[in-house]
Amino acid sequence: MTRRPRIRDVAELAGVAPSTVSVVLNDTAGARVAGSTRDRVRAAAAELGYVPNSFARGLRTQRSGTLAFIGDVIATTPYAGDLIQGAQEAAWEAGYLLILVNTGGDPELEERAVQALRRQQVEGALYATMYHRAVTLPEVLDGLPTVLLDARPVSGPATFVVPDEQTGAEDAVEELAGQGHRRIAFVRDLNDGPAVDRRQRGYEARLAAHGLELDERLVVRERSDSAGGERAAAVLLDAPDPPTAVFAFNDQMAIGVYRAAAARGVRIPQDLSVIGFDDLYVVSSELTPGLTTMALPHREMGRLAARALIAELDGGEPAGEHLVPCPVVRRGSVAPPRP
Amino acid sequence: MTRRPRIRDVAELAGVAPSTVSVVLNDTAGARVAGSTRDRVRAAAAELGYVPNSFARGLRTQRSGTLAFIGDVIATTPYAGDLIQGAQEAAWEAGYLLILVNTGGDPELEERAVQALRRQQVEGALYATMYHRAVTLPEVLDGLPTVLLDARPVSGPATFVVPDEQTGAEDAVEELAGQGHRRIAFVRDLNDGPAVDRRQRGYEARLAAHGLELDERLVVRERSDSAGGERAAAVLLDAPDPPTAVFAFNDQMAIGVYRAAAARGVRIPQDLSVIGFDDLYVVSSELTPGLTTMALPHREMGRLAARALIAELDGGEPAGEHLVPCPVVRRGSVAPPRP
DNA sequence: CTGAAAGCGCTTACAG
DNA sequence: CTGAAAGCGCTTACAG
Repeated sequence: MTRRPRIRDVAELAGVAPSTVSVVLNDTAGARVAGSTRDRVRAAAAELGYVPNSFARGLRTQRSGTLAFIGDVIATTPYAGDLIQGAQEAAWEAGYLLILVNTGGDPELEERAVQALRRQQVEGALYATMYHRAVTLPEVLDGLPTVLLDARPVSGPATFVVPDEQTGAEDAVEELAGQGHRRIAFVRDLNDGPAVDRRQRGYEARLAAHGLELDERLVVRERSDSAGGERAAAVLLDAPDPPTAVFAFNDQMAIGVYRAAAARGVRIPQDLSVIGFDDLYVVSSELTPGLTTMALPHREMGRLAARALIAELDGGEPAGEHLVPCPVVRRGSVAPPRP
Repeated sequence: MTRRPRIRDVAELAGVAPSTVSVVLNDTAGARVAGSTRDRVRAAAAELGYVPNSFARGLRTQRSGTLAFIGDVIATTPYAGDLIQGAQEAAWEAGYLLILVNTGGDPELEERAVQALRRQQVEGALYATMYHRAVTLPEVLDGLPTVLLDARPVSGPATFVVPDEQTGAEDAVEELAGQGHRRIAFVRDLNDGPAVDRRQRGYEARLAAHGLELDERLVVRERSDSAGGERAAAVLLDAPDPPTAVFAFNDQMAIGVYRAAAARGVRIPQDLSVIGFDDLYVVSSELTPGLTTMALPHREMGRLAARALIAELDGGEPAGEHLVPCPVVRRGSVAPPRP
């Protein structure tokens, strides 16, 4: 492995000064260099396979060309890859490289990670959580431009990118009410949270828009996994006046609704329409019938967050809240109610 | 945002020379500095919140403390996150930061990405594919220490980390044969490839170890998705002498086996045992009964690859092939054959 | 036991 | 139109 060529090597080969090489290779604005000189410099650089050293440049320019992606838990959700990929793509398009750190949610590790990132002179950070929740930015991040990704600030101003949960939920209910359903249940998580709260708000808003009264018995709280969805659906289906459609907080719960229906001979979508949320691909596409659901736009959120961060670095104003639409993915679990 | 403190600021506050600060903060071996001086330096650094500038250090030491993770497609597989997380963790533990680049499999983008990474002075690279396949390392990577992750070289020597497909397949067949099954089918991908070839080899080896003859009619090639698995299982179950157990090339195909069985009133596991491969979590755990399958150790592979790379950077010999075991995850789809 | 000096590889005013 | 010089913030022989 021979030594990497330096700017001086290029300069010597081209017969110019290093500063001229710099000016040519960076297309420095306002610099007047003869075309023939430019050609010679470029040829020399190509011949040597010259790649500038970002450290030297960064030391001088005080810019690193890197952004941090700080995530709490990368692996445990199948969406993480999309969030990361979206951010990486947008960063790349703007000439930035992404440095990835996974903190596992450990504050002490997080602090050391941010310090390491500062040492690397990252210009800004994406602070991502793997599902939509409210967070408090760690103090170490003070002074570093930061955008929250799939997270919202517990308090105070911040730029953040989250799914438009409420509109998504409204659209989900519209898929059902638009087909004529009047008794539409909402199977939701036990606990409150930014996602479930807004989905419920959307559910209620859309019912109201259709002139449907909110029946508290049609809103069932359970754990947001398939077993919870199954229990919730059991309660609904065994009631005297069961719903004709179910809006499930997430796809996992929708799986449970499928199971409860199957156990009772209730057919989907003939006897019961079901719509989910998240578009957990491997699940929603493999159910029979395929699950109609609202997609969580992770890749798009990643892209948007990176772009928002870069815009701030370029001197733009912090943008506050970015809501990203959740499009419906129609498969086969919704049909008109039986007459 | 005030200016970040430099080593000179710490030196002035502590009343020493910058070089002394460097020596103290880096615990430079063989340097003799009085304990009281050390304390003063450390206190000054803490007071100012001093974080050394990696660029300046790297320029001097010719080390960056960063590694590259170059992936072809990050998002499209739910495993990618694990691969990345494992690599990131192991890198972090050794004091390295991971820079992530997603090439989408585009050679031109790949070349530019590697150049950008070289500019950033990465010390080595992890070249990852999102499923086990054979690749040719791009030329731009020449001279940069590289470890293949979930990929093997088409030819030539290289350090690479892949799942131990054959042993995994042997263990899968053992789960079935060990329960007394004699007619064990293998539902496999249409095309050859490093993964399927080795899984078939394992299947055949384990059959032989149990004194079972290979019945070519029990090996069915289909597309490796659920529809393909369903077609393959249909052929097997409708045959005059159907198998009592199916080893599916992957979990997606196993889903299809479930469907074909259900359509025929064949119960799993009472009438038919099924074992998959991959442990596509959301799928395998949500089927009824839960799918017994061989887990692909992505996180472990990521960790191992990063460690192998770092070992090489530390002067170790390139290690060649690393096979990572695929443990069985028992759920409920395997039982003894009916007497 | 501690400090002064050189130098890593660039970029950018500035001089000519 | 091009080159010489300074300096970004560190580390590391070396001198004392």
